[in-house]
Amino acid sequence: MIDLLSMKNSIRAARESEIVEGFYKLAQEVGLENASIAKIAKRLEIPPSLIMHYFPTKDILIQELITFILEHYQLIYEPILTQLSTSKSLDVDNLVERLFSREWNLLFDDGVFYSCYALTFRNPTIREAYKDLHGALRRTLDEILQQDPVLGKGDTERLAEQIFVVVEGAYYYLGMIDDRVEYATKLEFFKQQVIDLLKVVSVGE
Amino acid sequence: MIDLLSMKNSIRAARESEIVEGFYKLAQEVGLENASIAKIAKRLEIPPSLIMHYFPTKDILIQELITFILEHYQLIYEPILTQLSTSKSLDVDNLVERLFSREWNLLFDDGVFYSCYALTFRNPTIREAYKDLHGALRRTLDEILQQDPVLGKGDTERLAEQIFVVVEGAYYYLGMIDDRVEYATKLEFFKQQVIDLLKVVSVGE
DNA sequence: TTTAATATTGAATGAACATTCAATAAACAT
DNA sequence: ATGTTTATTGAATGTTCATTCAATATTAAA
Repeated sequence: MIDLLSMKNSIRAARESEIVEGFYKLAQEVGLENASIAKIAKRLEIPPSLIMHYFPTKDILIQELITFILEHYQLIYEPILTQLSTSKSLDVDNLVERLFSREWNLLFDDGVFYSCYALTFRNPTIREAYKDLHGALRRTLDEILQQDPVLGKGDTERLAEQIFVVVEGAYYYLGMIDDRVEYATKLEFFKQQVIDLLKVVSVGE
Repeated sequence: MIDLLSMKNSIRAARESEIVEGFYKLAQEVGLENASIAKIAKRLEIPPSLIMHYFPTKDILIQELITFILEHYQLIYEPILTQLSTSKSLDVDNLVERLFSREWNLLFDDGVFYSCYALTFRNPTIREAYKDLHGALRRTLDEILQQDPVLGKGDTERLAEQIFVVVEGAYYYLGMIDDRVEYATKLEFFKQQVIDLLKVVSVGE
């Protein structure tokens, strides 16, 4: 009665997480389109029927994968953004550095991410999930920009959007670069592009 | 002997095009991951084995689909860019208008495009095809910018890259917007963002 | 300790999958 | 007209797919 998260529930929660994570890792290796329930089961050394026990259909499992991925995505930005929102003054270079820190996040797979993004064009539920996430991130950045005495007077909502457009567009291009040196150079270019966005507004004031 | 593109070849070419286009349209409707050879065959009212006759494996067919898609992608930009490259002076507003004309191209499906982009992360051949295309487009825009007396003095290669980053990032965000009015408003914002990029450089000179 | 609920197993299902093959039809070259 | 190449057909292959089901094991509640 007291323990709502009883052992019974923790077994369920643990298995569900294990399955979704196994699904994600498998999708990383073979692609989302080739990640089957049988393959997940083999990887986790459980029968496929156990997966169906927790996720009655594959659609539901994919839905949970999307949630998992968007949580990861948020995990990259959220601490960066919330940390910045607590500091007194806005350090532009620091902000930009952190916005592009996705580079170092090995837990994030671009192939799986774009495969899931493609699903938004035919699945309304997934579409809403993606929209919600990006809306939330943009709002957080907006709040940070508002704290700056100069930037705060301008259209921070729009500026936040402009920044994320560059960040997303940058990662689209960076995804195609194999050479490490070229990658680093381009990354610096794109960081500067965001800095320019912030400075133009400052100069304009 | 004279006619290298004889009837024999035109039958083959016609069928191959028909199959790849059928594949593309099917992928638009059901998603790339659900587009099977049997479904393409049904749609074209031919036996599946005829598809295998022209495309021995599905991998080859997907490869041809990528080529088809990238040709479409190029079709959006190329006429815009080449037309601009022949005009004497650079009309900034016109350039930007044309860079964002993807909005009106009903032949282009974002869902399929991003699904294919996701394949670049595990397929080196597809990766190269995507890289080549974006490289070519960037070079063309670079040449256009070089013609401008003011912009031509600056780093046009880098500017071209910055512009495409905004364009790609913009379409990423626009892909999630359902409301037509909001879409139009955001589109104008992103166009302005590119115009700002061009003006900053001009001012800086 | 008995009962009820949940977790796990393994076998089986039919549908869809890419692919193969032999046979026929059409187009082409001579 | 004849022979050769190519286009097309339809049936069949074995594999993988998501999903179902009944049986068993484990855990929680009484």
